[in-house]
Amino acid sequence: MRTNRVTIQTVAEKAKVSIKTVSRVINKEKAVRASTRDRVKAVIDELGYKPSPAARALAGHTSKIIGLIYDNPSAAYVLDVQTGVLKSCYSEGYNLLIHPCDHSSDKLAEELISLVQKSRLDGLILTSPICENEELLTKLIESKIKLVNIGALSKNAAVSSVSGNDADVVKQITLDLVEKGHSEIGFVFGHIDHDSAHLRFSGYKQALVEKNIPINQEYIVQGDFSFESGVECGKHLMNLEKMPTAIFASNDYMAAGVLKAARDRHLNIPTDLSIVGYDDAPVSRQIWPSLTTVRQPIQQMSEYAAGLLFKKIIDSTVNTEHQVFNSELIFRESVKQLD
Amino acid sequence: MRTNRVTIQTVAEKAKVSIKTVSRVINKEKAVRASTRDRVKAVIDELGYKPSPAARALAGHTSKIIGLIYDNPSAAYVLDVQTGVLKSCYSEGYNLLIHPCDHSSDKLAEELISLVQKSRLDGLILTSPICENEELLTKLIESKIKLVNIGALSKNAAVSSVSGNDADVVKQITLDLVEKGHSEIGFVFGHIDHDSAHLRFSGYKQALVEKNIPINQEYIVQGDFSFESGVECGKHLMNLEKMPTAIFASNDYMAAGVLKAARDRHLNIPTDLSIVGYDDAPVSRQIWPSLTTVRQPIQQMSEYAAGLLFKKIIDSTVNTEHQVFNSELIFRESVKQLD
DNA sequence: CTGAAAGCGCTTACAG
DNA sequence: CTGAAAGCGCTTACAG
Repeated sequence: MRTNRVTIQTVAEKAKVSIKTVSRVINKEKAVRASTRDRVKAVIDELGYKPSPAARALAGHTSKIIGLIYDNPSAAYVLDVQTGVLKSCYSEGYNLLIHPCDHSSDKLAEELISLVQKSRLDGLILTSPICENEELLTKLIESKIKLVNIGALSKNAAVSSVSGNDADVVKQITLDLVEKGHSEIGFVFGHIDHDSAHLRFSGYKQALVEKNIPINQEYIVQGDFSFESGVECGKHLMNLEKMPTAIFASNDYMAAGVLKAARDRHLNIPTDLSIVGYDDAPVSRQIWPSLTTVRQPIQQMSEYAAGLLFKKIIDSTVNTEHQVFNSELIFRESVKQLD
Repeated sequence: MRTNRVTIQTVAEKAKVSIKTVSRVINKEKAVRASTRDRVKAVIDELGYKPSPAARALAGHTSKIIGLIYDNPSAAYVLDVQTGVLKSCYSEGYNLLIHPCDHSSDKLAEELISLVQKSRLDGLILTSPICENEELLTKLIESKIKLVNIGALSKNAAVSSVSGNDADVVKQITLDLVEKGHSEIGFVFGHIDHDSAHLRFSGYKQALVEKNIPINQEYIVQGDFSFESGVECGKHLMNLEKMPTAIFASNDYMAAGVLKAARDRHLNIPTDLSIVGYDDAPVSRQIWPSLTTVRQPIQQMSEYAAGLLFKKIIDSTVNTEHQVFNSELIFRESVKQLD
């Protein structure tokens, strides 16, 4: 295997400096004379030198690898998160290890700790509904693992996070329904392990309270973010003596399920029933009528989250930060103004 | 940073052997007495020893990391591929680096070569439509990069692959349409950079030839695998003087688009028009009527592909292999028997 | 079946 | 601003 690999040694010799100086240039350290730096850089380019990650990791006690942990039903969501995180990784010189898992496993803490130790990860990005598990967070923090949450705030002082303004935006969308004449509004609850499910419900409630509309428990149905649960919840709401005139489903899959249930009952959407979803999933545009929904800037959020993690890796005393990203309402065909 | 990390040294001392013997046990080498191996293993467990990947990579000249390269419009597909590949990685002790890219970039070869060199990847898994690019494959192979394709065979003797029986299964599904009384069958072509688009068309043709049905060029429309292209292609076919009675769309997104176009024209599906898709994407179950489609064992294929790559990494003289996986026809509501 | 020595390619900790 | 030495934790190449 003794190909003439170009190492830091080769560069040093050709640039007539010590390997330490080459190391300084690679690591963008300040204390290098500009002319020296330029010379070393030129040699690096000329030789096509790429520092060995293994050697750097071994000597520097940092792998420059982080892990992304997820267990989310939406493929589009997961891919957006990956894309955002990767973007940040590329620009900061980190590599990413993805790790899908079962958020309800009672061995998840051990699984993740073992993952971090085995692959010497510098930190972990946790997504919903994993980052909602405070007990898990505590165990990970006890194991000195650097953490950032995407999608849920933590009470743990060591955990930074990014999240959306779910409550606000659902409040807005509910107010909009009310202003369009709807007062019987069904609510399909998301999977209870997700913070966002509760936040979205709180927005719905806030809007009704503000408009002095009594909250009808019959109109609140428990789903789990799946299409199938949307169908069931939709059926249930349509079987009520007094069916709602509008239904907010806590994500687009469930909204699509409600739409399916409506179709099966030969209801016309939005004439007979208005439907609102959440997430701007591809399906929200691929069904007919297309869904009024909410778009979160998932990629940006994820990119930012990775940045927070890198900061914490470099300086573990950095302040914990909770960044909220605003979502955008997208009005499409599935909502009707009542007369 | 001098925590009392347990290293191979710690294990060796406690087990009263040399570090070389511990190394042998870790690497499952044959030449170790059973009793010695058991003793070392016990110490490893007791101490919770995990070998340093960096040290192994540096000394052993192999990173045990592979890359997964993709540029596919379907999130569900990408995630299935990741899941399958990861499964194999876990069992063989490899780590995975994901790398989304632009398959049409003319700098893709340099980008991938640079990626492999920078992260010292042991090999690459290429998915459609990247692995269709023979020029790219040649460049990668010239750079001594180990390769396996998912989704397309290569003429390059060094590239193993896994793929589906697309032509066969589309032939079957087309024959089924004919047997149900359809002879005017529209065909929505997929993105031409994908081998599968061409294979699916070839299956369609074979079926018509076998049934002595003339191929009507007007019925063949070019899409690009997107929902929007499906809508356009659907409109086009519906505007023909003699509209087809059935349409095969080369994936489910396009089939959903055709369905949307049919809705916009107030056509009833499947009464007025039968529609068939491909991929068993979630949307095929989330629209109404649900789509007759084809399911490929993506996860299994991907897991197998990773296995092929590992074999080639360990022994570069191993034979190139092309493994075909059979797909499954899924009959749902979007197809009608003509009287 | 087992081990001692050298070395993989960097960074750390000093020193100047 | 620059460098010489030691060491990170393994595997390789030998030797026995």
